[in-house]
Amino acid sequence: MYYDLKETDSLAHSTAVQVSREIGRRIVSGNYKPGDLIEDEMSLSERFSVSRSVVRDAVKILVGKGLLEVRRGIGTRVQERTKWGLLDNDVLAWHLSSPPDREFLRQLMEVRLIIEPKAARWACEHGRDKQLAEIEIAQTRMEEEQSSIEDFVIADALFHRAIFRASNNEIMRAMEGLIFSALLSSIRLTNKDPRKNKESILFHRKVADAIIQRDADKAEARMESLLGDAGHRLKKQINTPKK
Amino acid sequence: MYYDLKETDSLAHSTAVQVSREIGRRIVSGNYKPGDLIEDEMSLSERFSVSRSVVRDAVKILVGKGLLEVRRGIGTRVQERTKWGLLDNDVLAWHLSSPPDREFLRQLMEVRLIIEPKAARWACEHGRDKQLAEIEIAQTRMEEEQSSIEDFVIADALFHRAIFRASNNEIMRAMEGLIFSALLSSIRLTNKDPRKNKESILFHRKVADAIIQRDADKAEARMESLLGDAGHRLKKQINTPKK
DNA sequence: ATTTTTTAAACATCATATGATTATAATTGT
DNA sequence: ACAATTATAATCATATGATGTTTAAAAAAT
Repeated sequence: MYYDLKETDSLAHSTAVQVSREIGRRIVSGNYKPGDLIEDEMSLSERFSVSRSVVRDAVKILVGKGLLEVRRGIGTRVQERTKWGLLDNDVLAWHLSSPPDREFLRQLMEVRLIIEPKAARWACEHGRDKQLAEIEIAQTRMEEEQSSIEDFVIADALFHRAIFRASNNEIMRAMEGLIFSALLSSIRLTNKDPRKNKESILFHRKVADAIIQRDADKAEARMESLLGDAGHRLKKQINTPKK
Repeated sequence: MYYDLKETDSLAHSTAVQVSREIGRRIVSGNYKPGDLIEDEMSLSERFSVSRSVVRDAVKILVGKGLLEVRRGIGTRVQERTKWGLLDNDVLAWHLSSPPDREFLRQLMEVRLIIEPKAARWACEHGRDKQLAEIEIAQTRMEEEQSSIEDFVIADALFHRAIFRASNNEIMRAMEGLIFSALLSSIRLTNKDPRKNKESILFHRKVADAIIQRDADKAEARMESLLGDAGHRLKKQINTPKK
């Protein structure tokens, strides 16, 4: 419930989108399980106090994201996880309002570890000056952010996002959502104040510097270190059951 | 119009999904441009000979994929490309019914080149025996396929998909659609009979063997060669304007 | 026990009406 | 003339009710 940034910002107001978010969260959080039939349109419209039209709009959104399958005469059922559009920004965001899933997070980090170093490289090779400046801005903001944990993590995410954007690869850009999901999940899971970790900020500084200097090799290597370090600390935290 | 595999297979019948595909294609193919207002619900419902409800369902699907933004009082406008869920399987598939975009394809290959070698590695490390068997099956099918170009390319795609699946990483799996899009686009662009390329089949054979033997290092390296080779030939083709 | 028929549940589509929001045009005040 | 205000038309949002189609399951017939 805490971290509720982005998501389909356009139209975050419309009731249909709200309902789709509500249902989407229940699906992602395992409240509705794959294969399950969810309630019929009438029940849903009563439960959310909206008309059937709204329910249908909401369901259509989720069908588009691969979370639901509707068959007339049968009902609406939750798709198998393999059908889900896991890279959809909303779907990723919904993961944040569910109990953090360690295995999912591990896989997320695994992918980040191969994606982001290349993003850093491409930022050096194809990034426009203005885009690199954005990276520096995000870095500074992260170094200076002391007010809240949340703001710090968001600054962190913006840093990584700036790199994705500077890579000037559309496919890469489409993965931006991964970062927010991974970072916020990781914070919630480890429950540690990331501002305390001066070492991490140093890692970021080094990456930023390399990119600004357009030293692709260095940037790639340093991003690997950064993520490797984060992943390592994360793993330690995770494998040590908190209580 | 040729290559029309997968897409939201569930419910490919419902009119709403058909209409969403039609509009989606127009957007992806640049027929409707980002920032443009598309026709209002009434006109669309007349154009497609369906009711407004169906149009609204269709539009909702596209809103969910980030292609459209609806604002009451204004209309429905096409989102900026950066908002698109480019990794959505439908969106990728719609690219296939548009004139191939060289730059998009280049970026796709760029990403494949960093993703797939790791997928091959993880297949070795985490793949279940049955999943590896699937890879071998796909490989055999590719070697034996001689009937049509299309079938051959599909066999090729299934080979790569089998590897993604064997990686047992959900995020990775969610990228399956990339393969189909990349392979089919590439064929349409170069307009060359891939069956003729015995060398390519050999590359695939080597990758498959390495994975079956669960030799992660070899698998990763060989997948790099495979994609590097493909990318290289593709580049040559592309940069040589046909006619 | 098997096949056929009927029925009820559920979604698909259509049609219509009303409310809310927005941009634009018309009006008014100065 | 210019600015501020107001009215209007366009467009989507939501609600409601009716009818059609599909499916699964119950009932009936053989």
